[in-house]
Amino acid sequence: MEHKPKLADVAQAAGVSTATASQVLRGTGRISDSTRKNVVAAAKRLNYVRDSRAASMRSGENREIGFAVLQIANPFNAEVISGVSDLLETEGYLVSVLDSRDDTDRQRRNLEAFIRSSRGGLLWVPAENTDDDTFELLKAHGIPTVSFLRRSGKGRFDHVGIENSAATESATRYLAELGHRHIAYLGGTAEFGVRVERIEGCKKAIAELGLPELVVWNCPDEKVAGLTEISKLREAYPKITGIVCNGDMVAIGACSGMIRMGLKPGRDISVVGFDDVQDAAIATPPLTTMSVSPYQLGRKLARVALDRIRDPEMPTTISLMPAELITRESTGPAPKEAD
Amino acid sequence: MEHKPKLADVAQAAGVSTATASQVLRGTGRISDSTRKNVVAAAKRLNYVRDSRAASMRSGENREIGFAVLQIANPFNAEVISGVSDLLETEGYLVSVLDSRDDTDRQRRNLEAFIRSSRGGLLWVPAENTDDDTFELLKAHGIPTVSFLRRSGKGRFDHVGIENSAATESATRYLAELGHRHIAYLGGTAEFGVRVERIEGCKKAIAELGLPELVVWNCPDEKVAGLTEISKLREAYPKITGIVCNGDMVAIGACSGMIRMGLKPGRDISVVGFDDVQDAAIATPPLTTMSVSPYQLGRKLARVALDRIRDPEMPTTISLMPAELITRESTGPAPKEAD
DNA sequence: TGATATTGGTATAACGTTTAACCATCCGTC
DNA sequence: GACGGATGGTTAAACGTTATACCAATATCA
Repeated sequence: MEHKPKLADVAQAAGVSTATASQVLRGTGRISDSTRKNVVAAAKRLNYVRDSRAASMRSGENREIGFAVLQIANPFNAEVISGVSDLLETEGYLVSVLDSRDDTDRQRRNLEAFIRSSRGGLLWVPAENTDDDTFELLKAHGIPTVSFLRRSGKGRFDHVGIENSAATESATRYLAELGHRHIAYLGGTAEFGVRVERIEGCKKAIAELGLPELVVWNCPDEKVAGLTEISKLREAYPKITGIVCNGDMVAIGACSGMIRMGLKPGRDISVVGFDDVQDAAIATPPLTTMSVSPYQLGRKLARVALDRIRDPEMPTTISLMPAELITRESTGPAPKEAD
Repeated sequence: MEHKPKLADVAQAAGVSTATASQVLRGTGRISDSTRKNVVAAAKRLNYVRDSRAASMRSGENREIGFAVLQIANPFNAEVISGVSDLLETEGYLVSVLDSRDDTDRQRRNLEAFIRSSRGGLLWVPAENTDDDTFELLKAHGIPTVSFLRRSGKGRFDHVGIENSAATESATRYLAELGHRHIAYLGGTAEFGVRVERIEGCKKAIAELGLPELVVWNCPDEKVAGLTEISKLREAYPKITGIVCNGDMVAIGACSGMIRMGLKPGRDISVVGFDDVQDAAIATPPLTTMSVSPYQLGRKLARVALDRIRDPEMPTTISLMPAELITRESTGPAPKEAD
């Protein structure tokens, strides 16, 4: 009770060698039924649990995998995490989440701790401005790694992401069909990764449709920011009637801001979000958004990781999931106004 | 490059024994400056990182600590996590988060994995209906544990929580001062822990003020639930004009629901939330709520854990943080109506 | 000058598993 | 009654660190 029981204690209690005890507990080797039962009983009686550090050191197997995200608070991430752990847990893995807060130092610390403990695998949303060393470090230590959402590292790792460009392109076309001509992209600040791809998609549609140039408005992808920035955007570009947002949070914030300004989302200005988080459906007004099923995205991510772990020699893969337009009430026909 | 470098490789490259290399890298022992530099250089050159499994096995020290929460998506938790990791990271600890989703099986798996890896410590929000065995298991294996928010386990562990009863008592008194006489408690379903304490606080105030009996209305602590349940509550108890909520989420949902019903929060019905999450301030209307500074709560939690790790023999402590009433616009004078 | 610190370092035994290699039995068979 | 093959188990060497104990030098001191 006092002293933490080890395998040797179990073995002794069952009157066998530690090797036998180990084999019983792992279900390997040729052991008679009677001793098998003895050992199991002894283990239970002593409340034995195997020390995974020792086990993984000797066997080279580690069934803990980590998920390094930019911010744990993000509800989108939360749903991805559900998908990831649901799938991995059925395979006997344990998922632990690390929060890098999009800070490279913090991220570096996290990842080094990862390497130190030789975890089984890593799911990773690389922080902004992650330097090449960091990718190299992971690669050199042979940790099975899958990058998520943000693709970088020169194809060193498997990747799971979203078809961002195609998504915003269709969102923009949808706005155009509703008659909107002056369109803005609202939210985010990063000059690489997801956001760039999304902006690209908007620009592509706009170019092909011959609409006026896309207005890009930077701000954090949060409700508060959306709330305050929408009025500034309105002031600077009064002609804008259609907005594609970098995420649902900023979109919801923008809608709230418009209401405070006496405008009606979906009538005066149409807003399209991105992610389809749970709040999107119950926001006022319910948000039109690009849905990517974060839960399914998480499952896919987990599956790719498992494949990589099982066959480390396999060439790296890229999996992009499509996003689907969900129309709700934050979009509507463009107001008839002198253009 | 190919083979993962170990301490022995570093030692060989520097022309010293592994013992010396270890001492240099850990900054212990008496080593001359020249060899010290050699070893450090060799380590850097080989891209060496220590295997923490081996290290922690031998030394008995493990600077990874885990935080097991009920749901990672909860924004309240996210802020707590920030506080926890900010403090622990300065002490060289790594924080990883486990999501039990309030499911005892999942929780059990998580905790067993914890024991297996002999982590440095555990911060733990026990899932509903956690059985005594689980507490005993942790205790028996001597993992430094601090329970958070939900106090249970017969005082086996240190605890950090909120002065729930005092908080809801003052919220109730505040409503009473505004003239509300028929008061309800909305949200949550658990029959133990936090919620029970909060309900107790309301009842205490009501008893002392001689108001009509508290109406307790169960539902999940989520926006959607608040949105739908508020109309049912209104129908069942039309006299209710003051509501104390189990959390901000259900409170915000309830406000949205009222607006949809054509009622005005703060005029027709007053709503008090709990937690003061970031959304509370920017909700429509901005939410009156009990604020507990989740970030500071997280720091406190971390500090208690550190104390416990440093002195395992210390008697267990209980730390309760006060909650402060933040008045915004979801509360107001009771409507003048025939009672 | 001999006794005694001090400095700088090494050899080796842990930590708790897993696993490859080995060794007794016993059983049937020719 | 020697031989091959199951059957059921054990021995001992890893895995990569750290800590204890020890050992050579060299420096210090009375």
